[in-house]
Amino acid sequence: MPVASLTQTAPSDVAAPEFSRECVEFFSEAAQIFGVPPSVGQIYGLLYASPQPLSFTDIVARLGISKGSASQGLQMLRSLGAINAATHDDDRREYFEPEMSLRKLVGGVLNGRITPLVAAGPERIERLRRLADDGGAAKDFYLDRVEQLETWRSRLKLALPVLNTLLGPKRGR
Amino acid sequence: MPVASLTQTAPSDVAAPEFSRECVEFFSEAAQIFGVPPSVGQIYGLLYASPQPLSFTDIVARLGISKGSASQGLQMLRSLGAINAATHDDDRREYFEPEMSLRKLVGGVLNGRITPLVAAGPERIERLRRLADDGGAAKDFYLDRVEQLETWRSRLKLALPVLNTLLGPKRGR
DNA sequence: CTACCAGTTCATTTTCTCTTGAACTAGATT
DNA sequence: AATCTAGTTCAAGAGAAAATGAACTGGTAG
Repeated sequence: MPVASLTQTAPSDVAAPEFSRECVEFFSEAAQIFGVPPSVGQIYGLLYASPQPLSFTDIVARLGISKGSASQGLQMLRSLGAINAATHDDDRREYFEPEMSLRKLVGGVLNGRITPLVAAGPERIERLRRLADDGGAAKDFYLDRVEQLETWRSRLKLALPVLNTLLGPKRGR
Repeated sequence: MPVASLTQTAPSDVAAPEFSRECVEFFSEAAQIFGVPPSVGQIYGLLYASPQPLSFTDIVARLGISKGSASQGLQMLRSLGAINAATHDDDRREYFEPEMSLRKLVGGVLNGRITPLVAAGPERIERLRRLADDGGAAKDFYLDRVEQLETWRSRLKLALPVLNTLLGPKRGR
């Protein structure tokens, strides 16, 4: 009979819907900046603004998005390490909370974007080097350019872990 | 009379077209990863692979893209600080070279993306804090979340300049 | 003055990404 | 067995971003 399973908010809690909408909006935009679909940002924003963990169903109901979007959005958030799921025993649905570590959040996105670039590099750069090698008159020029790519790659590779600790709690001085 | 103004390549230079196509392809993909349109990456890639600076007309001809794309693409590259233009006197067209400093390249993109987020934050966070303040029962929770946003913001703000020097030549140890 | 060349602007079209909704799986509940 | 609830999958639709192409500006050469 518990028809409305949407988490009950205390009656005095007048600001909650406003606060929530504001967060949803904010993270929706922030997500886009990081190249993540807005609906994914919305979900994170909703979780961020919620004192209680929310279930799949809650999310669909509160954001008014389709089950499909919610499902895919949650998958992406999982794969980015941006949410934590816990399953209340005696209840079969999962409840989600936002990951609060900036390092994990940004790290998740960077891993999904920069890492492939840095990782896929070597074979590609090798290929370029081979092409440069029979570059005729401008051979030196081409080899320089390939060198430059190598340099960039290694600098990015170096920068990532530093960024990582830099975004971590406290220790970065 | 000079009908074919496309920069002449030495006859022995057999690998050049291959090398060029490879670079165009590579930077096209890299651009997408950074949220920049592929055509813009292509232009940069073409310049990157060219021993001589290229003109607007060269770019259109070699990439086979429309004048519109080329014009807009060059504007974006300019605004990102990703190219340098020089105007050979006695010739009214501009010739473009790729910017080779990783710091400037990445910096340009980051400034266009992260900076707005960090900059637009304060007003927004203030608004959220006000909402949190009349948050009823969960007021403490909401204020915590707002605090967290502040913390994130300041850490990002701190990280940007560090990243900047980190991508610069040598000095980053 | 006319024609041309280099480049810009912007409305239209194309392309791609995101979202939706319907069909489906699987574990409870009656 | 039949129905419900929770969630997934994926083809198709809607929307946003990018590319095109035609009309335009302004400078130069004949």
